[in-house]
Amino acid sequence: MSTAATPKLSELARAAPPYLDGLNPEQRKAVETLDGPVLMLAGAGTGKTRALTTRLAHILATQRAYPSQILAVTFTNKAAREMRERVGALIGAGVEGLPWLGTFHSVGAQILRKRAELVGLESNFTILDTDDQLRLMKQIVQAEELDEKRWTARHLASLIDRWKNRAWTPDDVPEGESYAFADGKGAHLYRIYQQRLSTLNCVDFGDLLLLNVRVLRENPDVLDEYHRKFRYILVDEYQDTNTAQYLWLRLLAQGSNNICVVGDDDQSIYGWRGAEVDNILRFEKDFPGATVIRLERNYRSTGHILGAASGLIATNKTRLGKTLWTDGEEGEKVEVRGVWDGEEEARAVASAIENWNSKGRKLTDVAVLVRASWQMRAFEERFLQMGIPHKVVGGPRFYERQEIRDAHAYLRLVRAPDDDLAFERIVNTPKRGVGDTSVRKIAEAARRANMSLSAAAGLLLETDEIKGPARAGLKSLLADLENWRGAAATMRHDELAEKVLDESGYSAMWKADKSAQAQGRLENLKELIRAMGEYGSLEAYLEHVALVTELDQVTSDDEVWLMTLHAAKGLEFPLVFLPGWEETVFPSQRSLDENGAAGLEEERRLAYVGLTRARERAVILFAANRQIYGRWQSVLPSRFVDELPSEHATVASATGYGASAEPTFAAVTEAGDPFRSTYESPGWKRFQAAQAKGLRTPPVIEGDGRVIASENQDARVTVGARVFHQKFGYGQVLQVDGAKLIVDFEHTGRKKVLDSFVETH
DNA sequence: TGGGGGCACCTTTTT
DNA sequence: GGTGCCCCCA
Repeated sequence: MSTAATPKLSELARAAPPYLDGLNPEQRKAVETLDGPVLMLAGAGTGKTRALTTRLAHILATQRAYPSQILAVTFTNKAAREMRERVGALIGAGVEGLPWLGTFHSVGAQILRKRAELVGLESNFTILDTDDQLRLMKQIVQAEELDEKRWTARHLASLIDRWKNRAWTPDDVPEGESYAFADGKGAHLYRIYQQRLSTLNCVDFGDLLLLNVRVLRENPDVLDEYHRKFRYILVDEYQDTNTAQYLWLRLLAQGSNNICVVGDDDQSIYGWRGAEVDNILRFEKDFPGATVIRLERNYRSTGHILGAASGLIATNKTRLGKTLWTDGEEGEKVEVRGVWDGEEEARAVASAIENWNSKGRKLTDVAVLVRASWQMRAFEERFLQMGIPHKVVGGPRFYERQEIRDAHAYLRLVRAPDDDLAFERIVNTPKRGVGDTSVRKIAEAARRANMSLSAAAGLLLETDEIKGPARAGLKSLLADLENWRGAAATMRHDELAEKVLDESGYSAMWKADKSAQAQGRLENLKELIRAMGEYGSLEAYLEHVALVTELDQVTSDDEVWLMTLHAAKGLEFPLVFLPGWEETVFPSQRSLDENGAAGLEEERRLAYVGLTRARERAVILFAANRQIYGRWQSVLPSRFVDELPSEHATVASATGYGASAEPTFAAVTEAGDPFRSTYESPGWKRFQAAQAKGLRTPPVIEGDGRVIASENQDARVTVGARVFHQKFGYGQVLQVDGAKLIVDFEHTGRKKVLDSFVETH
């Protein structure tokens, strides 16, 4: 948070208030209803951010509160930043001094650092990233001697996360829930985990809120202080709050009873991480006398896009229901396009983008929104091939990359010698001969003497328990650390980082690596040092990276946006592509499996969010075949395609699937009738079932004067057919056994059992 | 101790 | 297709 001086109210008052101009009556009401709780139900594209930021500006401009008396929380750093900028633009300078505008987690961390002692922490506690969390859990699972395969650390982590989202401490976990892990040991492991965190002076993400709630509940004087402090509370994306966030807000809002929340139940897409749509549905009960304001006038999309989106979301049963309207143009109908496979999908999108671009429209007006990040790769490859500039938003996270985490671990260890997680991470990276056996010895010694790993390592070196290369490696590491700690006192932290990476041999390790990624990793390390320079101290930098997942990249370049649907929330684009609308992909099979009807509704909201990002034009695509985990599968169009009202959506490619002439994957039968085969793959069965139901299906492709049964692995092949496999080359089918093929490969001279195969050129 | 080969499992979305 | 894990050998 900024430390800039708080502006004088008189300065703010002088700012002219033309900011109210151009607001519609509902928005204006949302800005000017300042005497009690307000619930703003704001549909997509109805100007809710504008209403919210204007409200904040209005409070300041009318001198109702000092900037430091306003608590404004968002979910993402991006949203917080945007709010700050927009308030600044509305009323001029002074917003730097909004110290309590931030994400739930950053504000939570801010409060917790001040009150850490109340929950048994020191104020310089470390915020763990998910990687550290998993290591810790793994250790705990191991220590409890559980079957690590059956009860994975990942599983435990997600359970504990869920419990924390619900604001449950280990004592609150109901017995039934506890049985979700290791036959009833769930709560026990949760308790051990919390003890470990506390010993290490660490918190995880969930703690930032959960411990806040504890502080406020258990210390009336502290709560009272914040009651007096926060005269106005503003909350963005209220439909995404989880129970812990809700309790936190409710505690804080008891003081002024002046809380304004904005949200849209139709855009609740974070149920999987604990969001409770109920929070928004219940708001009027929680805050009696609340004013409810509905923003239903959409300023963003054309009539057809809005109509298609509204028609789709109307299928959902659990919703408050809104009627969005626009008096803008009807525009074009939403275009639905069937393609053969993922590659054709990427080709189709790329050429449509070129077409758009050739008409003088900007690339930065175009977004490709996918359900899951693995879908991005096909687009990236195609864009690269065609030279279409693009940016991937929320791709592999900078601060979560291995090399960045390793570098952080070194720095954490320089700063705090007893950071065991950091020690463990880098003790043998780069390799210095300290293997598992040595690490285990150190850990045992540490446990016996109740000290940190690095202290125990120091002690062990005075005995002869560790010998050979391990001894030398450990010795030089400890000496280096001491040396760096000395240097830290006088050096700038970014220079120190460079020194550490150099002298530890870490940079050298990647320089010696000749693989393609190593170069990128070195560049990332350089970028890291550059980024560190932007912060005043190592502490400030580390706090930033713990709470922010992205490196700020302010690219105003003319580039196509490529991102997930989740990442696209809050954004808008003239042209939006929505690929992968196929059953199992979107709606995601996993979501359906895990959450049934509720999961499906959330998927549908995601589709709604996607469509409503578009201003002028939306194109939906679905493929007939898709490669998932490297396996080809026949897939059916998403049910969402059928739910689009036909008066607002149209199937654009008359040929449906297979419009492209480029061959993809195929089983070519050399001789005989391909349909005589007994090979029945799951995909082939789905294909037949779809045909029986009269659904559109992939065509049977003809080529080279012969019938190719189908253009994917789900072709039917006969014994004796010559087939081609991407990895093993050409071979001959020896035997067909249910869904498996036994193939004799020419190059390797080996027989192989396959359940996925074959490709022609 | 470390590296290579074989193998199971897998991936939604994120502060 | 990619990764992480286990086992075996130098």
